[in-house]
Amino acid sequence: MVASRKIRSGEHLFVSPSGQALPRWIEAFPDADVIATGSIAKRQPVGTLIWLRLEGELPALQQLTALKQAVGTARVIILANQPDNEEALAMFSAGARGYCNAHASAANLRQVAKVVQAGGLWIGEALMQRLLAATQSAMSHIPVDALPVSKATRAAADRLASLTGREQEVARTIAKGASNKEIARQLGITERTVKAHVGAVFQKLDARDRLHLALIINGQRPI
Amino acid sequence: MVASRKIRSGEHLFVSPSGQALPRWIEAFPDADVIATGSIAKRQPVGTLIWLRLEGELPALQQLTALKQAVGTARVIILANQPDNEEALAMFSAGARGYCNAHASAANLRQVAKVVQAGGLWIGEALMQRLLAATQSAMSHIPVDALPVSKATRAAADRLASLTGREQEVARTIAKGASNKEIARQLGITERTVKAHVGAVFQKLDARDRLHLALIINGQRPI
DNA sequence: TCCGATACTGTCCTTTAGTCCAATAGCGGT
DNA sequence: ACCGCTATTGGACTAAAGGACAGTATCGGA
Repeated sequence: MVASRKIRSGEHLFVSPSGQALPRWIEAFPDADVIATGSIAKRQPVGTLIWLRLEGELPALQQLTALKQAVGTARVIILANQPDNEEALAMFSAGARGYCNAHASAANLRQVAKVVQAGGLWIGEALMQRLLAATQSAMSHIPVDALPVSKATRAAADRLASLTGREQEVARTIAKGASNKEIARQLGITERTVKAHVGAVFQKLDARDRLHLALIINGQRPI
Repeated sequence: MVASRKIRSGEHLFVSPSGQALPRWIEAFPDADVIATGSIAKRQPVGTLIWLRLEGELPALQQLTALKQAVGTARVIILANQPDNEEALAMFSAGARGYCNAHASAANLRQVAKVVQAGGLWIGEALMQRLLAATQSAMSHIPVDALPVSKATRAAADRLASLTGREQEVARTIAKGASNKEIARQLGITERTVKAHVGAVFQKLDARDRLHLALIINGQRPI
């Protein structure tokens, strides 16, 4: 059916802070579009590959989540100036489908595109080495968190599990932006009781205030 | 029909405990070889894809490590009877390049082969869902109303642009969880001035408090 | 039955946050 | 010089948040 000839005009969208593309990007995909990071207006055609260059002051995670929020389900590949394993893991946890060097060759970029378009994950050279290295060393006990599920996410999930049912309700509601009074009304309890739950949540999740809590719950802050 | 003609004879080797292949494996790769788990010849052509079916009493990890020791650097794809996320993670830690259902369709198998042969990682449906689910829940606790969200995010981006330089600084710092006092110290200004900026930001972005502002900046909240 | 975990509520109290009322000063454009 | 925008700060005030005590009630297990 539609197996070959996947790479057509308009299927690649490069997103960089400056709105400019590296020459090799264009060399790899001459018909690709290039826009600035902030200016993604509409949903992209189904099947579009979005290449996000990480640069500037904004945290990588924030750039990716903002992008994904804007483009929905489109597959995103991260172009990193200085590839970093930890960052790569975080990106995959945040839904990236690929992670590679921003200065990779055109051939390399096409290879990455091929993999991701076929539904695969491109984890980059360094991370792959790390995976393979794990084979050599510890065969007996394999640390599962050395993988595309970030430690931060795992830790957050663990701590969330340590909350009681009511505490989780309160925590999630706070993460949506609700005030104590609103929570009290929603749950049909006193504001005082809400405060009690909130205090317990702060202690358990090591958050100093509701804003930090929201960042933790929403995956913005590794605990 | 036009699927992939690049897959040639001798490039696929199925390894199963019984030495037998499922019909769909052969349907996917008619010229593939099939052998029993114990009897692997060390010399496999470069580029050979090895499909290892997990079955029997032996621990999955043990089967894979034994196989990898025998065949060296060949890429291994795991065929699991009942795909399990934890097991998948362990397999990748042990150097597997793919993990999918043993009863996947022929088309699916070819897709997996394509990805892995191109140097990618195939992490399977369930694991991919888990990754994406983590993303979704992190970005928004609201069901996937992708369309209105992206539109609203666009509006928020516009409003962000309406902030002055100092206001943007303050807004971004708040979005990271900083208190007014901390912002004042960071920017070398008075807490009173911070409050002034914060107030302006609230008005321009239509946020009622700093938590809502953080949700907006971090792309968690439409307006 | 006692105990621990959970849920709920109370009163004080301190600290932050947020919003009014202002004012001063620099900077660029007309 | 005048005007508009930006950045800065002050004082005073209300509301909310968060902590420090303390107390009651339920429910499931050891």
